[in-house]
Amino acid sequence: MKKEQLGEALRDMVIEKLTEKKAQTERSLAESKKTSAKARLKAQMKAEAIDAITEELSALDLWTRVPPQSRRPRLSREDLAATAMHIADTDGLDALSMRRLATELEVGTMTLYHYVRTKDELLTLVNDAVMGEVVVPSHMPIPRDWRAALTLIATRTRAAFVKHPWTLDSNDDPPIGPNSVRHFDQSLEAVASLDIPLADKFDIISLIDEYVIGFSRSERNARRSDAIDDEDEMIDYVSVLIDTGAFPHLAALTDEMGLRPLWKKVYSSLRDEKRFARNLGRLLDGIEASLRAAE
Amino acid sequence: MKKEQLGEALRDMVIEKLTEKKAQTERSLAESKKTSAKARLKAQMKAEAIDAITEELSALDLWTRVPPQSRRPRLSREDLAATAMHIADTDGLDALSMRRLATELEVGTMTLYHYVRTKDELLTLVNDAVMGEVVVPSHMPIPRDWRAALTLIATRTRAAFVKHPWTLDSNDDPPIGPNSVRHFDQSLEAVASLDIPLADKFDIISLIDEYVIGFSRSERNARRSDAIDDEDEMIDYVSVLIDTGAFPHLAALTDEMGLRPLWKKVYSSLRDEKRFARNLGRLLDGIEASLRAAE
DNA sequence: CAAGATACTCGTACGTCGTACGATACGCAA
DNA sequence: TTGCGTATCGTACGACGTACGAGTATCTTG
Repeated sequence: MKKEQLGEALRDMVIEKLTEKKAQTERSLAESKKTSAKARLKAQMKAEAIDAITEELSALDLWTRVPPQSRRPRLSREDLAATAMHIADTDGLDALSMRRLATELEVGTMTLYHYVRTKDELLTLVNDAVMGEVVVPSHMPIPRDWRAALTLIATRTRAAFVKHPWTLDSNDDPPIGPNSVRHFDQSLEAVASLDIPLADKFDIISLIDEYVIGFSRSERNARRSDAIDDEDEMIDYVSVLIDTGAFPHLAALTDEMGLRPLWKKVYSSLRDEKRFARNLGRLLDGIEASLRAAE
Repeated sequence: MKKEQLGEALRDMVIEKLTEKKAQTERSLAESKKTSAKARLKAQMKAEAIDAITEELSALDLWTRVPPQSRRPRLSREDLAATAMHIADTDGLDALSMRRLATELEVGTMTLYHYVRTKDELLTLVNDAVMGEVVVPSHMPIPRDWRAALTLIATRTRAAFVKHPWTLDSNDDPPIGPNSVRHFDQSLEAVASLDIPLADKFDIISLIDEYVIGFSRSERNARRSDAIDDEDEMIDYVSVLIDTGAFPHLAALTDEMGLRPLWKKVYSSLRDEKRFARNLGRLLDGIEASLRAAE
């Protein structure tokens, strides 16, 4: 079963279930007409509540809503996501506007709003596409050993962030797309061999994700300041700061080796390629120790 | 010496240094007029380059530029930062527009641009104000024990993120403000008792910061989806996903206990108040073990 | 005390953004 | 062929950041 087919199948099932739910709600509304005004009011309020909920940018909606059908649409959501990703990759997240995306797709701006309700939805789509790169492909088995498995997943996650640094700027975690569910499932698989309470597994899984995101964010910032910042001015400024005497430990270091070498050292130690693996290892060590202690 | 006085002193020293630098450049330019056209061109190019550098949103500039003086200004940068922070705290980062801030300060919108060159600078100011809450106050001694010290700092950092969650949305780490330098200095103090290479200290300090940020981000998202998300629809959707059979480990769990309890469990384990300390402890354990191994 | 310099204030306007609305063009079912 | 639902998209609105330059208050100097 190919990925796209899976997607279609998902959609069909979701649609079916939703239709059922809707019908049920309507039925209950129709029924209430026969009964008391009070009951009808109640049912109506319920219906309204459901409407309100649905109208909110309910995370579900984007995924379950039927994508444009019947008269064959020019585009697909995948097209939007792919092109949007390309724009963000090349020109940054700021460059990703609806107009720009539309131009790139050779389409009117408002056409996009047939595939997506808001720009936020577009971003959710794009984020899920990035998560698709995190998901371990089926031809690559997830190791049985939990450390190896978590390392594999963490490494892939970091790689995705390196490739698409802007992902760290668009902060809308909550909406759960198919690929993030897949990621969660694979994380569960990674710790499957551990004989610990479920809550502890969630704890550990989240911990790894959190570490990777924190690291990636810092890595991105380091890269960024590497490229942009004007080191000289920065150093001048910090040196003045230090001269005020309010930073004793920094002062001690600069006395010893000078500010510029110190500066270089900070950045080079941050840019050390082994840092990610080393600290992931430390984290895993800490987890392992706590597991052993719990036995 | 009070904080404000310190700020003033800083400024004065910076101004002095800058003035000196400027004079130097101008002197060299004036001198070049006496010499060959070639030399003059060179000096001019250099001056232009300096200008260009200065004009870029050089991180330094915001901090060293003389804040409005002489005819006593109505506002101070601190006012801007404080009010901006209040807006972001109450109505979110999106609500923080220059117009809104100006209205809140009962001032014309463009007046703000006398205190700050761009909105980005305002955000840098605000971020540094938040960092001010992270900085350990002088009446609270930093423990000698490195674990206790790092725990103290990490806890304060997290608290700041809890109090100002929007900080995690405004991503402009590079600009180094006074308070982030102070934070760095205090982090150095925290690991001062460790007898390890400097690069390793930087590594560890950054690692803690990264963990805290990653954790805080996840915590913020959990809170957010707690308040906003429509759990029912989400559960319906995920349940349909699971029914496709593409998520074996999730499926196993839902078979066992049902999706809704599972869902609750995931979130409650994420919301466990002890999570932060526990995982920080694990991380520190891992670090400690690696230090012992290096001996 | 007059007057010019200076630094602060801010109204107006431009270009960009997301997107609401409604008109139009297309293509399948009848 | 007709008609109707779907897809396309031009226009326009309000909010944003901010460039420009005119106005205004205060301090300095003569």
